[in-house]
Amino acid sequence: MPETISIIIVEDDEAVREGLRMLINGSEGYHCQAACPSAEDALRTIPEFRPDVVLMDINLPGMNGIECVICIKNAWPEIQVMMLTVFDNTDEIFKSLTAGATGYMLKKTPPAKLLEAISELVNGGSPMSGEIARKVVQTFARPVKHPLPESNLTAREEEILSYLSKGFLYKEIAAELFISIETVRTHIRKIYQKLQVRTRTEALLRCMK
Amino acid sequence: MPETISIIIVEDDEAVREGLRMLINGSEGYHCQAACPSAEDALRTIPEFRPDVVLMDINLPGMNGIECVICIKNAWPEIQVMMLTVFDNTDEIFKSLTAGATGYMLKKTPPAKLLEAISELVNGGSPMSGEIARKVVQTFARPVKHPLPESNLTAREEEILSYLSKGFLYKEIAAELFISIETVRTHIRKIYQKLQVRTRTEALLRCMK
DNA sequence: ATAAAAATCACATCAAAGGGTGATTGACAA
DNA sequence: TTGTCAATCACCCTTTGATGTGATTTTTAT
Repeated sequence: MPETISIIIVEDDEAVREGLRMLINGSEGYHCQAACPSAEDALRTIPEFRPDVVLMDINLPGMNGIECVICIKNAWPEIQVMMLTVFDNTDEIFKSLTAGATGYMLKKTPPAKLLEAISELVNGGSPMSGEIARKVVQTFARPVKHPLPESNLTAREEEILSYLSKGFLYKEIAAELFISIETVRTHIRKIYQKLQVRTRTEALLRCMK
Repeated sequence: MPETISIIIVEDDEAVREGLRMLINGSEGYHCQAACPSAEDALRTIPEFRPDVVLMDINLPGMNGIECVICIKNAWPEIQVMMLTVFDNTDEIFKSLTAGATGYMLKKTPPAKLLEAISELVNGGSPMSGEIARKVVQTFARPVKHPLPESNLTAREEEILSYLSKGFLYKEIAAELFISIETVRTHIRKIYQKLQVRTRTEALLRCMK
């Protein structure tokens, strides 16, 4: 968390690019290190500056913004990339997130909100324009739910089993659930008893039947 | 989009519940129709008021908040539910979103931000606290290491992996293949390297696509 | 033929998993 | 009221798993 956030802009439209640069450099705590008109240019420029944040347009001449994000996150996973684009095209949203972008704002966002979003990004958040966030969230929504399959495990045990089967370490489960590792072990012992298994892998295979 | 947003609170802690009610009723454009201490109470109260928004705690006596969301969205899909809870437990987040919640804020959120989130919710957004949004977004991120799809395991490594994924202990694999346990270790070390994993369970999950 | 890759084994070390026993608390039901 | 059960935590201890750093032998490909 630097006191001044260093930023690189990737945007082919000169007016937008310079507008953003002026906004950023005119704001306390934000510094635009470079403003690139193409993805290729950005990939040459980034190693020189190592910015905290990259603002990325999608429609670019040559390599597009999403491919550029893949390159950036491959080489410098610590850099936070925020997509900044005109449309809320569903496909582009998910391709961007898959590529490793952690923010997605529309260009119509007011300047103050944009700066706030950048700040949120470096503070571990994932700023998204409202309609974007809604689309992302709705990919999880299931129209109806089927009642849980018959099992003698308690709700807590089921919960812990689900972490177990995702490969979490005991201490990771403990941290996630805010309980002691001893409690995790106790639960797992009971789960193993009930499932008649002796190891994590057997339990996993059992619940995949 | 009503000019005044009508809201029902579901929260068992009286202090928090009344605090929220006062915040909402003290703010222009927001109206708290009811504040329920339990999910059951909420399900009785909602048909009477038909609120725009429900603020839902998760840890409730009796039916929990997530189950309550399922009931609500089943009966009144147009109602927007925002989870309001203390912890950013990953499992609860995704269960809530799957259940149909479209917002997820932590209780530590400052009052002004909370009102803004409610407003965003009825305007088609999905407000989430920063760390929540990041977790949601990161479920899409693929570790962009392409050299994974084709794992060049040798025949022997494949063989050992198959025992591994059936839950065999190292010494059982060794006995089965008439080799030393040290050799088993060595193979597994190479398998893990190639699959880019660190544990048996991760390897198993990786094999299962 | 010889260099590279695969398969084998050893030792050391640390982290993680699993088993046993026991104890406390709160919820709920007989 | 009492007893059961779920959930929590604390010790003890042993086994298993994972990693590092070697080495030797066999196969395989150039």
